[in-house]
Amino acid sequence: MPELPEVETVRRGIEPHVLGRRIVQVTVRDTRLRWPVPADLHARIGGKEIVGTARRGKYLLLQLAGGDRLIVHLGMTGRLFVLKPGQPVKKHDHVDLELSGGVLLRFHDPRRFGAVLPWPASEPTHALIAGMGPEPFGEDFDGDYLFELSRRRSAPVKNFIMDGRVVVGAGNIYAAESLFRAGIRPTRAAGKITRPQYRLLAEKIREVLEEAVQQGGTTLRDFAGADGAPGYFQQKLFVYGREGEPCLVCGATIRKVVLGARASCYCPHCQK
DNA sequence: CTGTTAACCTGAGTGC
DNA sequence: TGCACTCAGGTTAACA
Repeated sequence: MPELPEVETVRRGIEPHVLGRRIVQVTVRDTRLRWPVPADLHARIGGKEIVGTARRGKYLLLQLAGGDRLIVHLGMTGRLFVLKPGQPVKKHDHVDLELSGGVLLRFHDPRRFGAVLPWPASEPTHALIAGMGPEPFGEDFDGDYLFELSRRRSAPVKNFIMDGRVVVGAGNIYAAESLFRAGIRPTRAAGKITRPQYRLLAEKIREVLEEAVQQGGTTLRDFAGADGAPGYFQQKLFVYGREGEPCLVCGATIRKVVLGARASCYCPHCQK
């Protein structure tokens, strides 16, 4: 489900409800997520206060008093709900964090590609976070960085920018949309893209992600913020999911190719 | 090292 | 109504 803008929307949605609250009770109903949820999760984070929230790529971090953190990844279908305690448990409600002040933070994930993992204060880094590429909004991400890193790479540029070791946060939707805005075909070899093109692409990646955050993300099937409100960025999609439809800019028919086992739509006229 | 593929899982949609 | 099949916003392990 969620790429960077959706995760950021969730983070902003839950923050006011969790900040300063203590974790009173942790309930794990199903440990079988992307990685097993530790059965002793309550013993490890119970009683601690949530002092902050953060995001690294598509990982959501709950920062706890004493320096511990809880890593939450939404995978493809994960959601976080802010509820009142005692809400009926539905199918796929895998983890509950009952907080002080009458707040229930509930993790729900039908496909179970998501993750809920403690990150102890004693560990300076975490295997899932280490090795990640720069944040697209950070100073160490720009077109020159993409250009240098991509030399001699034959893989399609779309795969290149979706690689979390290159830059975090661009998934299938926003990779396709930023390539459209930059006028670059997703199939082009990453190593053949020029420096000026990468400068434009880096700009468009930031632009697309920023607009999507402002719109509250993209709601295609089941994404919603913690308050249940949908995102509105889908109204600004130029190519994603529009195979066979006319390009909104030139009218040419949008095409689809499969790259890295992911559907990739582009305009054959606007993107070269 | 780079690149490609299969795999993890459930549910929604489509076509017969 | 049911069945078989395809596809879906992510990530990584295994392999060439």
